[in-house]
Amino acid sequence: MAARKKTYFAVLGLLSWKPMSGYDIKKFVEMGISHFWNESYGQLFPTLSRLVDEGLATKEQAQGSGRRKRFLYTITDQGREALEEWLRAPSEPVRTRSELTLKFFLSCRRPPAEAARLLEEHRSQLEERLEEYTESERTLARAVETGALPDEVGHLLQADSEEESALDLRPEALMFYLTLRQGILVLQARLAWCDEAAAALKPNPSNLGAVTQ
Amino acid sequence: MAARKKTYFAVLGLLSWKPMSGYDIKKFVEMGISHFWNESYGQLFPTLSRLVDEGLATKEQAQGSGRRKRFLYTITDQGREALEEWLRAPSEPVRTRSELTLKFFLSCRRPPAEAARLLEEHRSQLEERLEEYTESERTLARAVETGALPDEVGHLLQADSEEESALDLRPEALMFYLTLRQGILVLQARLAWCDEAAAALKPNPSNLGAVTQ
DNA sequence: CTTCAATATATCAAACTGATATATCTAGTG
DNA sequence: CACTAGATATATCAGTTTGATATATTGAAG
Repeated sequence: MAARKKTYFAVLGLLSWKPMSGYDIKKFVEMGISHFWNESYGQLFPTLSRLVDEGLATKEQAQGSGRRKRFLYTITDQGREALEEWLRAPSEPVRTRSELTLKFFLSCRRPPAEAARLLEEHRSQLEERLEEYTESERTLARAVETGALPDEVGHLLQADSEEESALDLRPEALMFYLTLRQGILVLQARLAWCDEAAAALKPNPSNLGAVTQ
Repeated sequence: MAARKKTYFAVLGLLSWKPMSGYDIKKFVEMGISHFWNESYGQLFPTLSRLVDEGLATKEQAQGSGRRKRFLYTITDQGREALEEWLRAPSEPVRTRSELTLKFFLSCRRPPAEAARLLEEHRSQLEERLEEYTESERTLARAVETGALPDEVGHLLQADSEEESALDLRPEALMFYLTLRQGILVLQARLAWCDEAAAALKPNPSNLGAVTQ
C-alpha cells in the first residue's frame, strides 16, 4: 500500500472553498499556492472521478467559455465531513528533495570551483523566485485590507451569479498573504545559507571561526 | 514520460564516495542527509539493478556481518562520466508539499481555534526536528576539525581494509555540516513564520501594522 | 533459550509527475 | 478575412516514487 491520499484531500479542501473544474483547480494551485503545494493533471482527473464515485463530490456539466465542455465539481455534506476528519488528523512532516543541495554535497572531493558554481546556480534560482514572491506580496498585502485578490485566483472565488453582492474575500486574502510570507521567509533562509556556505568554502579558511559560530 | 531519474543519479553520486550496499545507501541517506534528500527501498533496489545493467556500476557479493548475504555496488568509470555530466546539467528547483501549510490555508473560514491549533502542531513538529539537528550540529562542528564523523555515517566512509591509514574525512564532515546548517536555517525560518502567522491571527488585529510590515 | 533489534534484500500496490494528445474558442496580426 | 498563438478545458500514459510489508539471518539482552 502506498501513501495517504494527499491529492484526494487537497482537492476536497479546495472544493470546500468553491465548486471548481479540474482546470480551475490546477490554475488555482499553480497561481495561488505553488509555494507550498502542487498538483498535476495526471492525478487531478482520476482523483475528481474518485471523489464523485465515493460520494464526496458531485459532477455537473457547466458553461465553459464559449461552447467548450466544462465540468464543475461540488463538495457534498459527506465530503465536508471527510474533510473535517482529515483536518483534525495528524499531518506528515514535509519531505524535501533538493537536487542542488545534493549536488553540492556530492561535490565534496571535486574541484572547488564546482561547489562554488552550484551555489551560484542555487542562489540565482532562489533570487528569481524571491522576486516573483516579493511582487505578489505587495499585491496581497493590499488585498488583505481590500479583499481585492489578483484576478488569476480572484475570479475563481467570486460568486458567479450575476448581480449578487460580491463576497468579502479578505479572510482568503489573509491566508494567501500569510502562506506567501512563509515562502518568502524560507527562500530568504536558503539564500542566507548560500552566503554562509560560500563563505565557508572560500580559499582562505579564516572561516573556521565563522563555521563553529 | 515522467521525470528525471533523480534517484538514479543520487545513488550514483553516493556510490562515487564509496562502494555501498542498498542497505548502506538507505542508512546513509536516512542518518546523514535526510534534511535534503530521501530514498525508499522500493526505488533503491530496482535502481541499483539498472545501474548495473547499464554499466554504470558493478555488483559483487561481499561479507555481510555474520553469514548474511550482502551485495556491494561499485561505480565504474562510465558511471563517473555519467555522474559528471549530471552534475553539470541544470537542476530542478525544489518542490514542496506541506500538508500542514495546506490545512492552515484551508482553515480560512473555519473556527479560529483551528488555525491556531494547526500552527501549534506545525511548531511542535518543527521544534522537535530542530532539536535533533542542533544536537547533530554540535557533533559535526567538531568533526569539521577532527574528521571524526558520527559512526552511523562514518563507518560507511572509512576504508574497510584492516591496517590501512584512516581516510581524512574532514572534507566530508564539512559538507555534512554545511548542508545541516541549511536544514537548520530553513527550520528556523519556518518557526519564525509560525510566530508571524499566529500574531496575525490574534483576536485583536492590531497586527494590521505588523502584517503590512 | 527466547525475544528483540539490527542487518540485509526484495517486491507490490498505490500515489504522483511530466509530457503529450485533443479540441474549442479568443484576440491579435497581416 | 485568414491565420496563428495562446488560453480554456479534459484526458491519458509511461515512468517515477512512496510506504508497507515479506523474508531471513545474526547479535545482544534478559
